[in-house]
Amino acid sequence: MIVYFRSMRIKDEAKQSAIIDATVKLVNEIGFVSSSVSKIAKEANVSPATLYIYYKNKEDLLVSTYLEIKQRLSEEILSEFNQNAPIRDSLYKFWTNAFHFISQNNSYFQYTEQFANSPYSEKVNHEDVEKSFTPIYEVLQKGIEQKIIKNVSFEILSVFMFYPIMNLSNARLCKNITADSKTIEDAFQLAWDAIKL
Amino acid sequence: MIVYFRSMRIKDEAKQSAIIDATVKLVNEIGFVSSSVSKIAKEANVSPATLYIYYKNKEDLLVSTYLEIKQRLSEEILSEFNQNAPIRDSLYKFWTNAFHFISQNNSYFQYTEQFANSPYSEKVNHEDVEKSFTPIYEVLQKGIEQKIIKNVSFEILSVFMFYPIMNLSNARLCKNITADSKTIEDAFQLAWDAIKL
Amino acid sequence: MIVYFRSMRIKDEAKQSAIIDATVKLVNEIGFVSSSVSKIAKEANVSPATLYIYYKNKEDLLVSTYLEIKQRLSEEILSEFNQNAPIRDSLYKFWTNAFHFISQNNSYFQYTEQFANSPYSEKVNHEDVEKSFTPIYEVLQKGIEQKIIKNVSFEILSVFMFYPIMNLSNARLCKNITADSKTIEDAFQLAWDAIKL
Amino acid sequence: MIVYFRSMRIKDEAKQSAIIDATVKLVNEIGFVSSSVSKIAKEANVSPATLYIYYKNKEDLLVSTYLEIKQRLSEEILSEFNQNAPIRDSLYKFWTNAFHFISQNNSYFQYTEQFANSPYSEKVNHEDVEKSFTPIYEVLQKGIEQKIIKNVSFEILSVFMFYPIMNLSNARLCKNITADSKTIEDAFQLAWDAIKL
DNA sequence: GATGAATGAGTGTTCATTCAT
DNA sequence: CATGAATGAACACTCATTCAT
Repeated sequence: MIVYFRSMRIKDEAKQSAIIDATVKLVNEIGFVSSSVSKIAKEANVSPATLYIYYKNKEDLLVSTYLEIKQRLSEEILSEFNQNAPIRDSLYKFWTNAFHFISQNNSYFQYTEQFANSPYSEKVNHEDVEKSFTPIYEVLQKGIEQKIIKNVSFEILSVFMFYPIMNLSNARLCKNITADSKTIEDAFQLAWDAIKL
Repeated sequence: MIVYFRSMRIKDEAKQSAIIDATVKLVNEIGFVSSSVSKIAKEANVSPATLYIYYKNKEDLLVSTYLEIKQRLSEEILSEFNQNAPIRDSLYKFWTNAFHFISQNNSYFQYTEQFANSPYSEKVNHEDVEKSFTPIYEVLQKGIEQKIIKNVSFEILSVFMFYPIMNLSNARLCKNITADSKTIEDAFQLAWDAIKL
Repeated sequence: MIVYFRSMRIKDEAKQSAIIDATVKLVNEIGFVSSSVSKIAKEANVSPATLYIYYKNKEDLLVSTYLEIKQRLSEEILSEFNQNAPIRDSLYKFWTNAFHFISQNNSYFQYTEQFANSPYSEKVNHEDVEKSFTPIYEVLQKGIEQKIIKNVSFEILSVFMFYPIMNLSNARLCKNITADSKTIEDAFQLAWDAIKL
Repeated sequence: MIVYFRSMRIKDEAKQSAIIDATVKLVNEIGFVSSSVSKIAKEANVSPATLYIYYKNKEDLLVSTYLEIKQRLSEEILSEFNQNAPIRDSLYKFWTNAFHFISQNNSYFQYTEQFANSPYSEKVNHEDVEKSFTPIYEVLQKGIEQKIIKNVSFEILSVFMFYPIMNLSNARLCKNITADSKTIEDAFQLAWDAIKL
């Protein structure tokens, strides 16, 4: 009797991760428009053909990369989240988490910004993505119920709570701002004043 | 002998304007990545070669288009601006002007968003662009001096004053929001609460 | 007033013809499977991109080439056709015309054979192609009416009248046959015996 | 220790046969040009690498498949062949056998037609292939000797005897013909008239 | 024997740009 | 000024084949 013990080559996770890193790096350096499959492959030190083993096509690569980053972002933002902390403290934690992730992973973040403004964005099920961020919405909801936060739509709240931080921590858009603790404090105070009752 | 009638200048301008409109339309429909020179030329009903009479190259076309839109945006935002109105009223006027321009020219606005997040953005002298918006900064400055507005950097103030509005009125990013007067009022209230002392 | 006297470059018929010749030559030498667009372009001394000025895509090129050859074949077969000649003489004329065209343009003919056996064949409106050969069908019809030719379907008649000649004159399929007058005579006698009453 | 049961040989043959079937099916459906090794492997439910265990390379696969089909065709044509039957009856038997094989195995037959018109054809030792059909040539030879069949070259005879049947029973080439017994009879009569003295 | 991973070289096609008119 | 023709280089993607297991 012949038994085959995983007798074939196995997909290399390091390779897949190298491809994603290369994608992000290139998009950050030369932009979405110029980031071709062959350039990405070269940056990742693989053959263009190899890329198609891991991803169905370019769109799949770009969308998967986007989802991967969004996933990491949500994990970072929600890390050390304490359900019982006061609402302002929870939001402040989200805020600083976001700020640090974006500052330290600016290329990742800029990738998502370029992606969100491209037509590829329509290929993403945004509801699924939003689900990763539900704890944030729950905090906001609790704040509304406790009459601490203004009773307006989530879109409006989150646009004031998180889009400013994205802007401020995006190196491409905000060149004169340094991520010092004073800036973070100041900016969060504005965000809080915006949404609090 | 060739005689140039005045009408010919008009015809030329019409052509140039057709090229810009085609650029915006295409970028809005198929995205920055897929918008090639020949497609733009076809959309504008001119030869690809003609395009190179009006613009040095593709980059020049894209940058010029960006600047043109930014110019129109600043004109719209600043229209009916009354230097002597109370600060809150001035900012509210800017706010609603911006909201209406973006809502009604979404394709133009989305062009600028794609552009700003692309490396082409680095070819623009952003200081020059900002100059068109100086009246806004002057109002903010006056507000700071009159202790009406928080004394934080302009970047922080404007990121709360205008970035939210851009998001809320951008159809691609904000699909569940309708541009009704209630939404505008609500959102402006948040913006104002954010920056006011 | 400005008048433009055909002020643009004009499509080069020599170039188009070079492309068709290159297509036929390559298909004949290395086969349908291996005849890539870039090889055809190189053979025709043009850029691959140029090919797409004259043809929508590869399929269009291959189909057009097929139709072009079929057109020439029909013209050759029908040349010097005398409506009033006896039926056998007319068919003999068609026969020898076909034999000579195929013998002298073997690469052209082999192209059509490869094409007809490929899936590209389904892109052709074969009824239109057949129309070029209607005089042949009319002769056969007249022969049937005059009780000279067997009253069977045209498909059967033409398959005996013309497919054998194609085979005999196709160098790839028939290597031991020489196109001497004896062979032509012999073969035509068989064809005639097949269809005559 | 590896022990080879007899059943394993059978399994292998099944695999080899699956590969050939997949090759024929694909070539028939999408054509020679588009039939890649990996598509064939997928269709046969094996790895592309497996294919290279059974065949040296793609050419070997295609040629072997051709020879296999030719072998089956010759067996079918010669089945129930009675050496002592009258010459016309023998040929009629060949004829109907061929007709039925081609009709019922159209994909197999069309494979050979595409193959014969491709440059791969040159890799085949056609004399060897012809040997499978020697009984046919012997019958024709006997007919010539008995002054029943015209004394012309075998090429000419067989081109009238078999090429028409191939065309009539090839679905791709002959769409308006149905394989009814009347058609077979009619067509055979023409073939016979062609070659008989 | 059998596999899926891996790849350099190729595919058909479009690109931004320039040319001749 | 304006054009369609023309192109080398690049595009996204697939190829036939080999590799390590």
